[in-house]
Amino acid sequence: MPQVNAPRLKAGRPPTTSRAQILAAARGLIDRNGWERLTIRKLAAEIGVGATTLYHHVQDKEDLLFLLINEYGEQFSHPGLPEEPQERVIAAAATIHDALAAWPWAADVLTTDGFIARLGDSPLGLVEAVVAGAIDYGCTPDHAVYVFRSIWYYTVGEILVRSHTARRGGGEAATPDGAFFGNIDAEKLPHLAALGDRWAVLAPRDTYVDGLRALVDGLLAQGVRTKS
Amino acid sequence: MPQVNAPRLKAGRPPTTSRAQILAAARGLIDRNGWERLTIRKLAAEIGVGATTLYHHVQDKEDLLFLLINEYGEQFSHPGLPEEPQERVIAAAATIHDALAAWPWAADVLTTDGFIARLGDSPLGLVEAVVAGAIDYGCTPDHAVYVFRSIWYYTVGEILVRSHTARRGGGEAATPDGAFFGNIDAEKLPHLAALGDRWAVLAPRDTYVDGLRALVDGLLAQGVRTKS
DNA sequence: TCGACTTTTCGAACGCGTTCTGAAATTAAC
DNA sequence: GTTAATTTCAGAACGCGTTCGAAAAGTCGA
Repeated sequence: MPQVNAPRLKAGRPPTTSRAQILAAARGLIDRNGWERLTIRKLAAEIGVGATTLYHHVQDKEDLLFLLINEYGEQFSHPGLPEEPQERVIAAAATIHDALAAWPWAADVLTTDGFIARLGDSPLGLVEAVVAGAIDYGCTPDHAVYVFRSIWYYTVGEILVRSHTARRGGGEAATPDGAFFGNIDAEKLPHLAALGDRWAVLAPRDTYVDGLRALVDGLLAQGVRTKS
Repeated sequence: MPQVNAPRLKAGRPPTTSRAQILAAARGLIDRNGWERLTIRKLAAEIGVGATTLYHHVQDKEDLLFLLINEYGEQFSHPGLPEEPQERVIAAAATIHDALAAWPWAADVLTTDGFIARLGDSPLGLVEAVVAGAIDYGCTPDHAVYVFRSIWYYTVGEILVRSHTARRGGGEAATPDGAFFGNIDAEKLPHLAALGDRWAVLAPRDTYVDGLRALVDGLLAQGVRTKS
């Protein structure tokens, strides 16, 4: 049901496919087979059209995944964020993180050009919360944008690294000879050598919020110092 | 010249191709045509072997790019890092960042599983510097690993986002109607609306080191607080 | 009613990374 | 000297995202 209200005032062959239909079918395929197995060809076959037809309703596969994320982002309502500015920034950022981390296919789209600018109003509400929190704390608007960008870098990096690491089964060593680092020189790298396989134990821990707190602490402190 | 010293004590058809030769040819092709145009097939053609032959010397294309990065990483000598622990952490992280940012193809490999663990001794020296700086500052080894991981997330995120954004020409608007954000609701997003196109001016600024300082400040402060 | 014009659809094809299968070329064993 | 084992090489083929060009199916003005 694309535009039922519009009394069809445009010429051209009437479409048999709509963007909404494509997104719905994509959602279904992802739920059923997992997002790794979602291909343009299979999606088109699911709908019953030629593969190349999809390119009239969607720019490319990256665009398709972005639209899916945006759609999900419009759905969830923002939970009650804390009043205190610093805690509001942290809570909003953590919400963004958790949402993106829950959609594994986000990793392929997160770094696309203009990702933030293309978001819909509802997901932008969390961006607004971060910026507003920084300003309420005493930062200039310019600094607030910088605060958000820094948080965004940290968040994107965490999600991307973790999503690519999670593929492996469990905690087996990275190198076949049992050592986590491959026979490193203990003379030149004493601390890493001393850590040894402890790195492998620490690496999978979820420290996102802890690091986020540290980052926000430092960023907001910079903001009031260099206020002007 | 793979292993000239070894007196060939193994059976099998003698190789006509070596990993070193592949890497050298890849370097040449990248320097000549740019890394975006490097394909397995063209690389094999350049060497004069079948495309599938490369897969006996390299796991896959990602592995090839990683080996290239590692090779470059072995070359550069670490500059004299500051004595003061906190400044040493920042300088080492900034060195990692600048090196990776200088190799555009790094973006495709940065998040591969076990990236850090597979690095050679020379690039690991910078990881060691970060960890050592944190420990010298007063952190536990465990906390030092957490410090590095947080810095790594932030660094990877910055590089990935920027490398995907830099593609576009200059500062033109993200949406065709001139506005950076596409017709946002000024009622629900007052701060973003007030910022308007100023976001587009601020976004391309290089604030990596500033954000890094904020992050390291917060991380190290956490370390001495929760020491034990 | 008949051509322009416009929009959608789709088959063919390209180059890509990668896997499969078997042939080629060597050493080791009998 | 023949045969087996082992390692490397490469052609064929697969599925992928995507582009190109032409055919299909409508509206609109004459």
